[in-house]
Amino acid sequence: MQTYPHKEIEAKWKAVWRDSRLMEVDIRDTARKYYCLMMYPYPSGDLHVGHGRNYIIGDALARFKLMEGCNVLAPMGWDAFGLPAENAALHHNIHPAAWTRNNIAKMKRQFDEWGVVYDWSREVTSCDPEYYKWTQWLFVKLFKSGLAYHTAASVNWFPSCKIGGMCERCGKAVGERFLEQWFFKITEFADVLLDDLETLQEWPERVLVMQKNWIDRSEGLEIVFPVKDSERTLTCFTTRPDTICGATFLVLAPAHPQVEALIAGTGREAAVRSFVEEERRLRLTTRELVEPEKKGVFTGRYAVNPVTGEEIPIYAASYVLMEYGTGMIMGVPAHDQRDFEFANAHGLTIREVIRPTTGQSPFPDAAYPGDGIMVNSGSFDGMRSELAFERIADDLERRSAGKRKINFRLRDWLISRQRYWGAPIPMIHCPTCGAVPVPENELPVKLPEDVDFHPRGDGKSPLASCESFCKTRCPSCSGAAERDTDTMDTFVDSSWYFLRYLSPNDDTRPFDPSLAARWLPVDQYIGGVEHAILHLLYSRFITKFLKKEGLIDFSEPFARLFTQGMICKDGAKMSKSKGNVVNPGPLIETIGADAMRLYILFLGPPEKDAEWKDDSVEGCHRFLNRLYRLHEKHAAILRMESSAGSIIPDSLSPECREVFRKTHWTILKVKEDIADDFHFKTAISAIMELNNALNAFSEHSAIKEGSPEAQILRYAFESMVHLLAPMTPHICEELWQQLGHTDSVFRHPLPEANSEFAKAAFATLVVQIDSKIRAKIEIPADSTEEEIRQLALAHDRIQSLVQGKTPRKVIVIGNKLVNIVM
RNA sequence: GCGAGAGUGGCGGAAUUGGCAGACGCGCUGGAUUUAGGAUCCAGUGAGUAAACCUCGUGGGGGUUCGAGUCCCCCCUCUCGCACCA
Repeated sequence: MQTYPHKEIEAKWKAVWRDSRLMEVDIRDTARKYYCLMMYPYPSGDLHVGHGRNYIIGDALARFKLMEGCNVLAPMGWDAFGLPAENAALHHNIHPAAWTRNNIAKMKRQFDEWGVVYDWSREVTSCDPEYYKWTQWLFVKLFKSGLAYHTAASVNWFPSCKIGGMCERCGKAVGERFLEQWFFKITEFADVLLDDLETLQEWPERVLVMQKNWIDRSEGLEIVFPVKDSERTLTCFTTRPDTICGATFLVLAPAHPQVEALIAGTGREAAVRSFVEEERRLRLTTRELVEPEKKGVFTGRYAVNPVTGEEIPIYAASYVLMEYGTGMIMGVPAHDQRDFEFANAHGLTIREVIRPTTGQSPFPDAAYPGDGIMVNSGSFDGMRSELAFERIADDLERRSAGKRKINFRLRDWLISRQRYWGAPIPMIHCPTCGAVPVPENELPVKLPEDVDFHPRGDGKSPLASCESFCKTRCPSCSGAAERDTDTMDTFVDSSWYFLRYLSPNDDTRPFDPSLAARWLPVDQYIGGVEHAILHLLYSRFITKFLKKEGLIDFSEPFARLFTQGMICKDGAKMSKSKGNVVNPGPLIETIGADAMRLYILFLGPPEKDAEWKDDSVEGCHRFLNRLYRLHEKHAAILRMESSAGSIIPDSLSPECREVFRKTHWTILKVKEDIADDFHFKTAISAIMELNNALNAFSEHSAIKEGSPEAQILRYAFESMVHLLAPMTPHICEELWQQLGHTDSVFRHPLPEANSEFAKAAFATLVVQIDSKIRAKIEIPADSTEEEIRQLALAHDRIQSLVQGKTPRKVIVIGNKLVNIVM
């Protein structure tokens, strides 16, 4: 079959773009700046078409913005630290650095094959010491601001793989260890991280919701319960102090440190301990599945309800989490479904204290969690529960038995990893001075190359085996000291990389504040929804921290966020393990990168998941062939005619006029579809329509050199090539050149359209009787409402249907529709 | 369970503020050209009917309206996220 020579064309233009540095930005020039950022990828080495979607959308957008006359910053880099490199080292006996380097080279080649261009002069690689020097600098900054601290924390232990932390392979932990680990105090910013979500108008709603739920603020009270026959007190967090008179028991998390002291001398020790031990084991092996039944055990102790004075039993139960609030709760079975189930399972008192003001309470069949009127609550009876909340809170605070408190679900960010392939935590542990940061001028703390990566068997990082790394001097007292052997979570690397692109080679500071002030926030951030929570939250946190330090002047890093859907095949997410990946290499070989790009953009709305169909790819290839052939057929004429300027619309024949109109309409449509929400599919559809129209036009009209037909054809074809260029850059750049241009199509401002010219001279008027279509009439587009009414009523078929009766109503909608109501 | 999004031909998907449902592409059917076609071009393609200018038709049921894929209420299904957060 005759297909256009995609191989030669694509190779030719890749080279031209490389040599002309198409995407290299003049960073000093911030007039009409557009920072177009793709989430930098983990260099896994091999990208399938599912990954490609992300980069192709970004590339098409960057090229489009370039043609809009923007100064586009489109950089790319590598999230190059992380587990797979280390696993590769273990299994294939290759150094993580070499493995990563190879993969980066492979992926750069793939980007090039796809025609995806970046400003490679700004490439950043997170495993590069020149980069992680500043990740470490960030750590030290946080430490000095009191926002990095270390404490003993539990690490899941995977005996089968002999590692601590996270294990991708076996997935099951069967032990836990306590290690000193570093945390960032992200909770200090919980309020502002939550509140500022409101300012992110251009983020997808679902991402905002996910972040909101993740931070999850709740206002309530910490209430102190004295323990009977003891000096001890227990503190519970509740958002419903108004229900306290219905609090008929307390529950501690099984792992709560106070459990042991409580059970001493009760005779319940053995029973409680075995329950606690059993729960601990379950938690490590089964991944926190919610159990339907509410298991728990009585501790043998009672507490005193500070409002009712009642003695209430204290339990330990698995449905209470150690990690949230104070690790214990007051059980109010009538108004909390979980407490309700627990009380029923253990025969505990259930007392209703709130009744809804309207409707039926589900109580006593289920808990009633809403607001209402207080009952069985002594002096609070008859009060609205919202008011009782305040009264009871005031009362308990006055008696020092309670304190108003705001709790967040968000926890501090544990950044220590007992792994080799990451940025070393730049801290030194000195027996006399404690934890001391590595002085700034000694950064980076380089990752030693010659290390045995095999798990040590004690949960510590392989770096702990490297004596030359561990042994050092204390920067403060010069005594013998040891380096921290853990490395940082890779989310730390990626929490600030968007700043580094501005001055990637600056060895005096992490970023240039004056450039940051001008280029940030990022205008458009594009990436997978899988990073909707952590990466975006951490980046927002670090941005807020840097602002607090006075290093930047904006508080949100990403003004506009776009999360693309994934590509599925055979109904499942494309992945190597499922064996349903489409390899772009052979596809590009047979149909070319442009056809592949076109298809990926033609799949559907980019924010939604899409199904890959091999058959449909061919359709896009066919379209490009038709486009190319149309040019071939009229190459000489297309090249000779000058474009737009001299066309006088009013003098055109109806056929020419229609092509002229359609061209203007297409220009408007494509610009709008891409700019608004990246709806490339509908933009491409419009271009296909124009191409179909041009085929018909050039078929039916004699196109003579110098004729208005030739002029119109040239104008329409050139516009079409121009509009299509961001999607299929190689072929369009080629056709652009063949049209006689000497500059790159991407350096050429998009054609302007006139919305007046885009309007048709005639419109099809739909005439309905009682909302049923009964006729269609061609009318002049500028007919007045009265003219339209008359034309509709005068139509033969309408007249015969109306039969001389007077319509009750005649509704005229522009020049589109008339509805005659009988 | 809670939260978010979606449900339109054989398929992917279009459809401004409520105003011709099915753009564009795939697939399919017929024709042209061809030694041949898995190439190309032309025509057709939601369903019903011999056929139509007829009737029905956007997950189901109600409602508002001259008019509903679109707005309101109820229900069903699917996808995603969170999942004992006190």
